[in-house]
Amino acid sequence: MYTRPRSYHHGDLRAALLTRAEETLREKGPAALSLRELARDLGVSHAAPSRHFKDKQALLDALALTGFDRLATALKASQEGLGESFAERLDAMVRAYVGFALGNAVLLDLMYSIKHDPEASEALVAATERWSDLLVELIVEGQRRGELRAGTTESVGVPIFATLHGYANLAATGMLPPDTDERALDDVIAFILRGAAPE
Amino acid sequence: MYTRPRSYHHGDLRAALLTRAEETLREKGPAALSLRELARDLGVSHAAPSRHFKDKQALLDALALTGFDRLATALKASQEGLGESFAERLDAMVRAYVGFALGNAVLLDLMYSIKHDPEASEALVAATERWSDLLVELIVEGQRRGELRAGTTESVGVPIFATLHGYANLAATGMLPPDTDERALDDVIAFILRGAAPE
DNA sequence: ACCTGAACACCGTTCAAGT
DNA sequence: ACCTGAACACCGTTCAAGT
Repeated sequence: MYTRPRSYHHGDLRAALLTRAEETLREKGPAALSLRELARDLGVSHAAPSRHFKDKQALLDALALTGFDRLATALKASQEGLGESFAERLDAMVRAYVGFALGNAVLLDLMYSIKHDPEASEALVAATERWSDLLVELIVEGQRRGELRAGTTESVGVPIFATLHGYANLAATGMLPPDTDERALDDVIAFILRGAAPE
Repeated sequence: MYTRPRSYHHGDLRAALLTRAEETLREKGPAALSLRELARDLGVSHAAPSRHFKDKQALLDALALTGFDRLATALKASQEGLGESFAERLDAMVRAYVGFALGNAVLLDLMYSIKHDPEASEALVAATERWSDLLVELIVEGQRRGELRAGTTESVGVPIFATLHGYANLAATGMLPPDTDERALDDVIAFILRGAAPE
């Protein structure tokens, strides 16, 4: 029978801290995340984490960073093996984003609330851009194909992103009417293209 | 020269705690909010707040509640003295919501993140419904006037609310491109009605 | 390099006791 | 009723010291 060695974290305490921190976040919420408890869980002294993260905020930043990376990966994956139809690609991207939000509600909250902080790290800004580029590509391509109206990428993209993000956020925080189901997501996707006016 | 009496909080410590807590939230962020510091600022013992809020979460809940109340008031005010045009009313409501979000970014975050907690108080749920009713009214009226497409209130309202909330949230957390200005809000409002498809 | 153990200045919460 | 003061079990952070 294999027993994971007591020295599990040797050379990898940093990664172990991040993994455990995310579990705690998911299971017990952000308020319950304590460096000391993390250290206890991993069997190291309470001062050990400071070797890898200068303070608690640094750990949270790193956690947000992994979140943005995984979000980018998920969004990219959603576009693979698809036809060129913009409607189809948008549908896949929206579902991927909402899926990530539902599966990582607290982490997503953390990812976005970190920006409240004026001194967000460069790495974090870069990670944000990496995935928002995916949305930009989608929009430019949609315009090229004539499936999206003309206009600057920003003027077309910001409303789409707002809708996407808003729905994901509402769903993840449980603010939608309780009987909201799959159909609501279909409504949102259709809305992005044709709006709420009649016809 | 008037000197505020030392006994400022007598009979009103509860309100004083909420007021001061919101100031702290606004000025120093949610992480810096401590019951003990609040008590110090108001010149009472650190145990005094527990007379009015059973724990820290209760104070945060109460704070969120005042937030929802003020949001409802602001949204209601935005509809006063307007014509019957749905487009006009929507415009005013969106601007009011976004204005509130920008002016109360951290509080809004608090208001929505509290719902993560499964045991949100009845009062909080009621406050949420009070303002979301305003949006429902607007939508029903828009449909009656033929300015909004047919469909259940939910299927039409959820996408609109998602867009509204998403834009406000992005703007408040500084996630929009730095050069985003007033025009972006106009784009969002136009988008709600006509979508992103051509024509 | 990486970690420990003790120390410091903070927390939130509880509870007897005061007025 | 409302508040105090002490106590308890936690924090995050720092720093000399160990291997």
